[in-house]
Amino acid sequence: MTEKQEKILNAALKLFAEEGFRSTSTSKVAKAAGVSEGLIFRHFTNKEGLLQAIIQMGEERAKELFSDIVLEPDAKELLRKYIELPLKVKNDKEALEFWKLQFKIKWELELYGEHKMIVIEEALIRAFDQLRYNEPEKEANLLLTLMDGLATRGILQETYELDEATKFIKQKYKV
Amino acid sequence: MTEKQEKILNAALKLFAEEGFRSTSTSKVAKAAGVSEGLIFRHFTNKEGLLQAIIQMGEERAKELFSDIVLEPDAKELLRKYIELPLKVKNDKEALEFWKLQFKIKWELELYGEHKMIVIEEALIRAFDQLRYNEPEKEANLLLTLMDGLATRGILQETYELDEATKFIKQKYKV
Amino acid sequence: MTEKQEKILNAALKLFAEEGFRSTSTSKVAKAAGVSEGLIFRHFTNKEGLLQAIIQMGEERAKELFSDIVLEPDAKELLRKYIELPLKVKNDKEALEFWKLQFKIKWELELYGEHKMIVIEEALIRAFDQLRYNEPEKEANLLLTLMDGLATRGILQETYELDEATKFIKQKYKV
Amino acid sequence: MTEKQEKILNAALKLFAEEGFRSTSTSKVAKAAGVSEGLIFRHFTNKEGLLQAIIQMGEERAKELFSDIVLEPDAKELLRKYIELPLKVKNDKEALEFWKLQFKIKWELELYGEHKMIVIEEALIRAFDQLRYNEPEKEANLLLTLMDGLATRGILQETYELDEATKFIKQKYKV
DNA sequence: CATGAATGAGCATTCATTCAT
DNA sequence: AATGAATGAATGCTCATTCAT
Repeated sequence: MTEKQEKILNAALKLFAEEGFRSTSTSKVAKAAGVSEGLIFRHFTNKEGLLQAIIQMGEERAKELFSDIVLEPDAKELLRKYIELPLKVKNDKEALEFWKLQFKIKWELELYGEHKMIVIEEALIRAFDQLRYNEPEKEANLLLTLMDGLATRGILQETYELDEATKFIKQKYKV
Repeated sequence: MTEKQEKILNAALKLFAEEGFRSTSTSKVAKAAGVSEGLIFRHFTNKEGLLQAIIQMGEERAKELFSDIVLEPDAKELLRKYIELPLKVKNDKEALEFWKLQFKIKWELELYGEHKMIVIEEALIRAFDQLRYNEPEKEANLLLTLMDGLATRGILQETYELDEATKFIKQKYKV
Repeated sequence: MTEKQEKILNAALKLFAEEGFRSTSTSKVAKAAGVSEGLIFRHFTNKEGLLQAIIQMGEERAKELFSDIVLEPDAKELLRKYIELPLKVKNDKEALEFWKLQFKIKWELELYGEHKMIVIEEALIRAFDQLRYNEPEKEANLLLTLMDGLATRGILQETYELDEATKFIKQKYKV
Repeated sequence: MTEKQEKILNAALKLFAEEGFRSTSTSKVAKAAGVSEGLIFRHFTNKEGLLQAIIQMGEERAKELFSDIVLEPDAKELLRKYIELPLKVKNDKEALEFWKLQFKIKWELELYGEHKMIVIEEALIRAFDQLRYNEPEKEANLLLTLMDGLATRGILQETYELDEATKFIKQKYKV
């Protein structure tokens, strides 16, 4: 990975997250990265390839972010960490960009990256089971759905009070 | 509103919902509507104007959809109706298109249409208040967020079991 | 066929004949025709479509050119007319352009437009038959081949003395 | 001439002959030759230089091919050999590639390589003279032209029966 | 000798928009 | 109201070529 390759990747991530994949032209990316437009294609074949490279980069960062949650042995602590995730992401400029891009792509290209969430889902099920909830699968699913909504609002609705909402949810789950 | 005007609006709604605003060219809309491309601009000034016209059309349909909920006097019944909304929308092909478009636009243009939801929020607050919930505002906000997540998944995740989830949520709220 | 459409066609014919199909950019055609580049695509879909339109135009002109030969009742006169064809073409600036393009395309795209020649071949066979040649088919084929060579040289080899060669061939066939 | 140099030359010959000079990118040549694109420029300065190298290579092979004809002392035998040349070339895969390229370039770049043919022309003149033809120069020129046509068809027209045509021509010249 | 990163100009094509009819 | 010709700017991508290593 050369220096310019990274510059392209970073510029593209930022622009795709801000303005969307289709609305961001390769020439804009090149200009922002301070490289020639042709270089994008030499390294990533085409615009789609550039997106894939960014998504993969995101997957890896997501894995890191998730591993801390999934490996948590204490059920209550696990729930707490998961619920606090959006807040944590929002305060980390770089992570926020990745997350925003994930959501934007979800809607722009209508592809829901399920597999990434399965490991989280299973961890939540185990946690709810441990905490003696009656229907751990449904509880896990509900929480996942709620967090999707929380992330949506946290990203899009400028006035949304994410920490208030987070606190209230933790209270609900007694964590 | 002439016949051709309506044809344009319908074609645009469908295409914008399916493929996104920016990805849909005016020529595609014209072709789908069976009119000349110029006519779009005569009637709606520019592409943005066409989008605004569709959004406004959506607002009106949303109002209709919401009025039934907002005017419901019984608190439990109100919650039930609101929770069942995504399911209802998903089974109505035309309504689904509108809803999908709303979400797509939310993400593509990053504008969260808050004002439309305020009347719903107030109705929910009243309902939770009536049902003696301790923090009716926070409860209303939580439910709104949850429903955002539910709609997201219902639209995007093909495997999502919307009716199961709906049933579970109703159970949680005892409605 | 609007005025600009014709301008495009003429400019393209000239440029394709002079510099070849692939070497001529659509922007060059547009500039030479004095129109916007986009107009080419509105009228002819793509560069290939532009070429097809020109080729078809050429077919029609070729038909005119050939009809005079094919319909000639006198065998000797028919041969004479056919042999003199390259000379006639070379002296008609517009016809020469068409012919040059035909040959260039033959080589650039490796497609030999046989069907256009079949009616000529049949006319030649009849003529040789009438003139009591032993193997009229082979004679027709030979003359066709010779004329291919004559045209090739007449177009490409600047020093080629086309009228001398034509005279000698007529002498050979006693026409 | 290093091994890689030869690989480049062979790959380029094949591609130029198949797809034309302008349509073949240097990157395609490099890939086909299994070398880096830069190496082409180190060895041949630019794309044009690569073409010249191939053409020169062709000249040498043509000389070999022609020497057998030119040095033939018997006039009839000389004619026969020359007339059979296209057939011989067509059956030699490698020679055919060279020949095809020569013709393609002739049309693509509109340069008719006359000098290569002068020695053949002179040999033909001597032969026709020896055989007491009245106008040996014109006869030589006619045969050269005919063979141009024969080669054209032999290469381009898939259905062309080259051996039949060859046989008929030999018959005509009684060789 | 050989590579592969890097460039800038150019390519065919699409786009939103204007305008005369 | 409605059309279809016309435009100019932009788009994703390819090209021949250069250069540091």
